Amino acid sequence: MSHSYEWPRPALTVDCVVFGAADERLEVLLVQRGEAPFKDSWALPGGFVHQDEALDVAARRELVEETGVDLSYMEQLYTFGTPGRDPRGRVVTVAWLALVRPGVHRLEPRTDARDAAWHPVADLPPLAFDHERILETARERLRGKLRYKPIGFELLPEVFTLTELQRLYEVVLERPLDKRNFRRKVLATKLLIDTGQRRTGVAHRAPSLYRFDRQRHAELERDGYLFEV
Amino acid sequence: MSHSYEWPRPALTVDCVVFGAADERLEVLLVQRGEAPFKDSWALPGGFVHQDEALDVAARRELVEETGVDLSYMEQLYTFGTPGRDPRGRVVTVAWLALVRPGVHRLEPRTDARDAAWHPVADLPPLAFDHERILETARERLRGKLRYKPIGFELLPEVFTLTELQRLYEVVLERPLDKRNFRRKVLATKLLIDTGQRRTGVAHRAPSLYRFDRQRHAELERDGYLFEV
DNA sequence: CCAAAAGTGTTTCACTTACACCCATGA
DNA sequence: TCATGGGTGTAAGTGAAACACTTTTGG
Repeated sequence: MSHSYEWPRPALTVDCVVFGAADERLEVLLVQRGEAPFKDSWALPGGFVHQDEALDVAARRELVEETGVDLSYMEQLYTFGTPGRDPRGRVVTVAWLALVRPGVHRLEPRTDARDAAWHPVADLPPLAFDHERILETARERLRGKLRYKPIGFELLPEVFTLTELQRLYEVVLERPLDKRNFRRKVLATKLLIDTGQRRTGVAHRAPSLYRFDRQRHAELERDGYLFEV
Repeated sequence: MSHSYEWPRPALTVDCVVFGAADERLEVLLVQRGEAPFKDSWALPGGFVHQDEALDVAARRELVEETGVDLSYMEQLYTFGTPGRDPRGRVVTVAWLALVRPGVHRLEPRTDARDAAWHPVADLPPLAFDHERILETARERLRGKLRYKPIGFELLPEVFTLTELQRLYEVVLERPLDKRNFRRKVLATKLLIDTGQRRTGVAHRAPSLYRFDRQRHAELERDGYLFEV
């Protein structure tokens, strides 16, 4: 093994697929590249891993540097390393899937990314490198995970209505859900706390506001439960 | 981004968690290290990624070099990159989960691995590096995946009995399953072909031999079906 | 004829699905 | 008073789980 240290090494990067929900659509955070290759193209935020930096730390750092967003959830997605995926040479990237709550997005492009912006996933520009493939992998993971882990809440504000939650699920799963069945099932998990508050100022009956019960979720998680919507 | 090319790069390796089933136990393939660090310790087979080598190719190559096994299934598991996980310096490893059929194991240690051997996962020696953590991640993935994807077949010979399949599920899931319910459910998937043959020479009624229908599986896969046991 | 595993159906219960109307509020 | 979404229950069907005995074969 040790002789291998002298070989040329692949470069290592991280890339983040950051999803947000707004206007009843699923959006993804992209940066416009300021340098070649793919200058002016949109790309996933990301960059090189520092020498003694954990991979998740690198992902968070690049994200803050390029966009300034504050994440509510992050998990490792997949590592992409097909030779030729970067025209500059051999670059292996560890991709991450992240979620942010609405409103928190203060977009502040800072370093080499000229611009950062939210794009609806249903209507995207061409992306740099193999980022379209990475994004597609992330969409599949999100769809799958949403069905058996309660991560949908990480895309909503701290308090939300049941209808907002249902809309989110419909957007991600790309199919309509029955209102009564959805409410029954999601309330049956006992993962929602009724805040007792209602959202006023709407031109219809004021809906109840709920909060996700992180503590109960942590307890259930220990025993290995299933969520299922 | 481009300035990053001058920075010191983390080294990149692959490691394989190879599961096999034998004697109604789940086993994992380990190699005994011939060099420091962790000389004489058991470790997952793996090694450095070559400059223009795809990650899965690297994983397969290391596996053949160190053990000579022939895989029936392989998927990317997770990428581990915590600083300090390798005492020699910064090493990031892309871990793979692989399955092999019984009997195919011609173990032939060839390069720097002094010895390769199967170990029951229920009774393992201490492992080098963070390989215990990697192995635990692989066990969880295998358990989860077995329940909704038909990968159990990749741990059995080409033809097998329903009881053998059930025992395998019981070993991996670590719980007993009801015989009648199991048979009904697994046959309902239409993923098994009755070969018409029976296993003779056993001291009880000769059991039917089945074969996994890869073609039908591929068809169902396209529509996105679920397996569930 | 004995031991050992193969093979086979039915009932019960829980959960999922489909479905339609009245209520509260602001404009 | 109208438009808009909030909120609620029941019946039918499907799928999961529990459960025991007969059959075949080799020794």
